Amino acid sequence: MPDITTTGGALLGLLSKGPRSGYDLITFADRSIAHFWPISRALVYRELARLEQLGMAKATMVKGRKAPDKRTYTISRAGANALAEWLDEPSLGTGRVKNEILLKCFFADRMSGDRLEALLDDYRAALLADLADLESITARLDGVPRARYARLTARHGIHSTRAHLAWIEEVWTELSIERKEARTPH
Amino acid sequence: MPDITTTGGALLGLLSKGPRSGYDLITFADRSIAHFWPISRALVYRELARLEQLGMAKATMVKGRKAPDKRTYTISRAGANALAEWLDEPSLGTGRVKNEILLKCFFADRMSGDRLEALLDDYRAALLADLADLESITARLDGVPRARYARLTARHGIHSTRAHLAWIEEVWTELSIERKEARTPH
DNA sequence: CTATCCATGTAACTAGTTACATGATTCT
DNA sequence: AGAATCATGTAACTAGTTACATGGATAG
Repeated sequence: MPDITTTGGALLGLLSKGPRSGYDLITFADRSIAHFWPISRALVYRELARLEQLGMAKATMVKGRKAPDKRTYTISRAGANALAEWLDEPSLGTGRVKNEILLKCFFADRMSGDRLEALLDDYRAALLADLADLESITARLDGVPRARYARLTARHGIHSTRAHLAWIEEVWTELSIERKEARTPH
Repeated sequence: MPDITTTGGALLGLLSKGPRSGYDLITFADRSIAHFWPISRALVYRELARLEQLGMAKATMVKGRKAPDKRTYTISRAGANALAEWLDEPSLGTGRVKNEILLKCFFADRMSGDRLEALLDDYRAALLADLADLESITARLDGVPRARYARLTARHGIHSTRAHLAWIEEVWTELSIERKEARTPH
C-alpha cells in the first residue's frame, strides 16, 4: 500500500546496505545502478525528502567539518518492508528503452549525405567506451560473492552492448552492398 | 536554433511522410518507432500544439462524418528545415535504458525465496513476445526498399532482445551452480 | 591569491503519464 | 438495448532535468 516509485525503491535498496547522505547515494548510484537506472542529482534529494515524509527513512543532521552540513538517511523498518514488497511485486514489460540514435536512423532517408555513417561511428565509439567500462567493472567483481548481483547486471550491459555493436556492423554491410548496387544500376 | 525536442523531431519525421491527425500519428508511432521511442497519447497532442505554435506544422480542421472532428497536421517548410537540422546534429551517448527488472536483480539478495527466478521467467516471456513481434515486422519489411531503415531498426531490436535472452540463460546457469554448491558446503 | 573542485543542496522548468470526457458505431 | 470499441481530445498530476547557490579545500 505505500505507493513506492521505482526510483524510491532504488534508493531504499541502496539505503538497505547502510546509512548514506544524498551525496553519497548519488556517487554510489552513479557507479552501480546508473547503467540501467540513471537518477539525476536533484531527484535523489526530492525522493529522499519524500521517503522521509512517508516514514521510510530517517534523516539525522551531521555537522560538517571540512564540508557543509549534511543529512544522513537511515532506512526504517517501514522502509525495509516497503522495499521487500516492491521487490516482490511482478514487473511487467521489458524495460523502457529510449534510443535517440535509432530514432534518427529510422528517419535516415531524410538525412543529408553520409550523416548516417557519422551517426553510427559516434554510436560505436560511445558503445566501445561503455563496453570497456563494463568489462573493468565485471573484472573487478569477479569472484566476489557479495557482488554477485552487481556483476550480473554489468554482464547484462555487456551482452547488450555487444549486440548493439553487432547491429552496427550489420548496418554497415547492408549500406555498402547498397552503394555497390547503386554504382551498377540494374 | 528552433529548440526542437526529440519527441518533436520524431513527430516531424512522421509528418514528413505526409499529413496526419494526432490519432493517426499515435497509431502509426505505436507500430513503428515505439520500440525505441515510445510516446504517450497526451504527449503527442501537446507536442503537436507546440509545433503548430512554432510554425513547424499547420493544422486544418476536418469535419468528421462517422467520427469526431479532427485536426490534420501538415509539416511546413520551417518544420522540414528543423527536422533536417535535428537529424544532422550529433547525438551523444548510447541512449537512455531504464530497466526496472535489472534494478530489482541488482537488489536480489534482498528478495524473498525464488522471486528472482519468477522475475527472470516473466522477463523471458515478455522478451520472447517482443522477439516474435519484431521478427514478424522484419519479415514483412524484407525486400521492401522504402522500408529499409524501418527494418534496420527492427533488426536492432532483434539483436538486443536475443542478447537479453542470452543473459537470462547465463544468470540461470550461475544460479544453479550456486545452488549445487550450497548443497555441498566447502 | 585565485581558480577549480568538493560537497551539499534548492528552485524553476520540461517531459511524460494517468485519469477524465464525449459521441458515434459496431458487436452480442 | 447495452457493452465494447473507435476516434478524438483535455486536465491534472508526477517524474526528471537544468540552472542556481554556497562555502570550504586544494592545486597551481
